[in-house]
Amino acid sequence: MESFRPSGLSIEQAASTFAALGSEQRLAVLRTLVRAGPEGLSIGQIGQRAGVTGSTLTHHMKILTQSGLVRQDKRGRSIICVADFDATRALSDYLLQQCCADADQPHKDHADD
Amino acid sequence: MESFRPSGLSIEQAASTFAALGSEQRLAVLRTLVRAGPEGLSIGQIGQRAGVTGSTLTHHMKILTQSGLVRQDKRGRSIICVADFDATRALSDYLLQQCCADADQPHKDHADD
DNA sequence: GATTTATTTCTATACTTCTAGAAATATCGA
DNA sequence: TCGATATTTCTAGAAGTATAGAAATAAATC
Repeated sequence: MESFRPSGLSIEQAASTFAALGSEQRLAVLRTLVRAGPEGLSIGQIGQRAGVTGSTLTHHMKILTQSGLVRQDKRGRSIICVADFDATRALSDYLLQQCCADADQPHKDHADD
Repeated sequence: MESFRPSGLSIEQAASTFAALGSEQRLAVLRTLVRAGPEGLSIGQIGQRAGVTGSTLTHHMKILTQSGLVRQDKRGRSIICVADFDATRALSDYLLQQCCADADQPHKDHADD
C-alpha cells in the first residue's frame, strides 16, 4: 500500500514552496503576477508594482521560479514572468487534503509519511 | 477607495502564516492535525505521529499557534491541539484571489497595496 | 563599435530561524 | 508529599535568509 500523495506534491516540495511565499516581498510579487494574469509582466514592471527592485528582486524571483510558482521567458532584453496557476492551485489545495482522514480512528503511527 | 482585503488576511499576516508552513516539520504537524480532524491531538500524540518531539516541537507549535493555524486547549496535563480549519481555508484561498484583476489593463502602480 | 537599457552575479553584512540539551513548571495519582 | 508524566523555558551554537552595493553580462539601438 503506497501512501496517497495529494496534488503530486511531496511534503518537501510543499514546505519549500510555502517557504517561498513566507516573505512579504515575494508574496507581493506572486500576487502581482496573479493579478496580472497569463500575459505576465517583465521584471521591471514587477519591480514598479511590487516595490522591490535590482538584485534583491532577482534574488526573490529565483526563489519563486525554483519553487515552480512562476515561470520566466526571455523576450528581447526583458524577462517575462508569469504565475503558474496550476502550481499555485496545487499548493492551495495541499493543506486541506486528507482532512479528517484519521478522525475517530484507533491511533496509528504516521511518522513515515 | 479602500483596497480590497481578501479573506480579511493582510499581506503581513498571510506571509507570516506561509512562513509558518515553510518548514517540513511544521507542515507535517499541521497535516497531522488536519487528518486528525476536530477532536485534535495532544502534543505527545503529535510528536509520535509527526516525528518531532521535546523543545523542538514546542518551538514549532508556538509558531503554528501564533499564525492562527492551530488552537490549543489545556486539558489536565496534556495540551490538545486542533487545526483551525477556517484559518487554513482562508490561507488556502488567499493566493488566487484577485486573479487576473489587472489583465489587459493600462498599467497602474500597485506598490501601495 | 559605442551607448543605453534590462537584468544578473558577486560579495558581504546583518538578521532570523533551527535544533536540541538541561533545567523548570504543572498536573495527576499513590 | 513523592514520583511519574507532559510540556515549556532558557540557552546557545549552527545554519540559513535578507538586503543591497558594485561590477558584469546581454540585447537593442545609434
